[in-house]
Amino acid sequence: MNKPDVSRAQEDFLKTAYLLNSAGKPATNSEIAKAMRVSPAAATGMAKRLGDLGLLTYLRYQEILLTDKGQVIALEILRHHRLLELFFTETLNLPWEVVHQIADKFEHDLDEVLEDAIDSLLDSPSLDPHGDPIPSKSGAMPATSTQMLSDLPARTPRLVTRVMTQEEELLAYLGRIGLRPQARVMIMERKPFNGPLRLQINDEENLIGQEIANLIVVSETDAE
Amino acid sequence: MNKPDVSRAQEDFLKTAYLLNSAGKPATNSEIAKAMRVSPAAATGMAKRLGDLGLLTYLRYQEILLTDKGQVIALEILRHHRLLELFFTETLNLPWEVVHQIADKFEHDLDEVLEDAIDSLLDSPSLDPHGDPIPSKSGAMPATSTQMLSDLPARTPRLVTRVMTQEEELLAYLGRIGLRPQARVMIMERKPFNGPLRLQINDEENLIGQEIANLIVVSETDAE
DNA sequence: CTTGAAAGTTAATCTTGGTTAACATAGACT
DNA sequence: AGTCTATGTTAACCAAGATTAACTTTCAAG
Repeated sequence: MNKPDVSRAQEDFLKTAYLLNSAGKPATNSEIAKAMRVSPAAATGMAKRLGDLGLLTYLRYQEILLTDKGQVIALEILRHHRLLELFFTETLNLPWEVVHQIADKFEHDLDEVLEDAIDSLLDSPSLDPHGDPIPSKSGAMPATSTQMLSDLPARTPRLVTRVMTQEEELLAYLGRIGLRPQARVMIMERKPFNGPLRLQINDEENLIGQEIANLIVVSETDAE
Repeated sequence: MNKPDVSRAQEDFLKTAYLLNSAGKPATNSEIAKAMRVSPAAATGMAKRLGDLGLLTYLRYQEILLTDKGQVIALEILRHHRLLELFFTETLNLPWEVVHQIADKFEHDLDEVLEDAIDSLLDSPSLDPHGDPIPSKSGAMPATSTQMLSDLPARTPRLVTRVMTQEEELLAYLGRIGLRPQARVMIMERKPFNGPLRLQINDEENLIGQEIANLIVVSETDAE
């Protein structure tokens, strides 16, 4: 395999497009520009460059689609990112709300020797500290539950499997109330009109809003 | 303290100038260009930019001198570099010949949270895996021995304290023959005309050339 | 089927950090 | 002092990645 030799900005663009897709949104110019915090014009320019490199298909005014080659790179970066997040929480006990930003920088420089060493130290993990799946080295994405806490019927015990936000403040709060992967959760009561949920988290009760419940993924079957 | 906000290339330049100085060489344009693997013209351009930022004093045709502000940055990068080298050897058992290149990339992105976490995990270390001193957070450089193995009289037992090369092949070889920090060494015989040294390393005997002996720093007093 | 707002593109421009080629200077050697 | 060679500088250029401002396209809604 020849090394594609892609810049950081290019890697970030591919990663962003991939993440938008996997969140169910189309990878449009403006969404990418917003996510990358650059001007739409910059996103257009980058899309053209990456199109020329054969990493995505760019047609004016159309949704951006990663090619296979582009997706391979996106997955590699995502693997780096999530491996690093886990590595830093495991080895340094860093709280989960800080590792994301760190990994965003390091992910571009993780060479294969280091990647493999981390992978083997952590026993080829498939989930990062937020429960996000870590692509395998060959690019396979582990399956994850699609059951959102917000859609869960009351009185149904489940395990939290994933927390889909990277907002520092929010993650810190969720950590404080125990809402993190492996926590046992059960909705006790659901207030009408999309009101707050009375929630049992492990053995404590708490109240959370719909917004937050919509970020929490739970196991598809009962907690064992 | 306001964040100086220096680019990677700028950080690399400052680090390179600092390292040349601490190796006893003047930080000349060509030495820097050679060390950074860029053209002399690029080094001139960078020197001008850094001069404008007040990080070094640049006078045409003259040796480059770091200002205090420039030195602070160089030391910070060096601290990052050496902490990372140690961190990766300690946590991942990576061999000492691979961590240098990895640290060269990560050193620019090591933020304070991570730096402090690594520092405390490693118990505020003062030496990296090669025996190179790690500047303290305040910028103090630990004292090191200046006794080179090549200058050591025969039959004088010492400890290796530092190995001053980053060449991968050479480091791998030195590791194989046990010539690494903490090894006990004693010169058994010194062949005339700068010939090879017959050397006792821990309990094995070996032969090394002057070139290599000149890279090995040993303790200033006898091994305890 | 027109139209206007939202989304996307283009053009002109900037900075950074490189390159090569040509020129300038310092300093050592006769 | 004059001259040669190392070293250093300048000039012209380039590509990446960004910006803002102006223009174009799409598409939903009347």
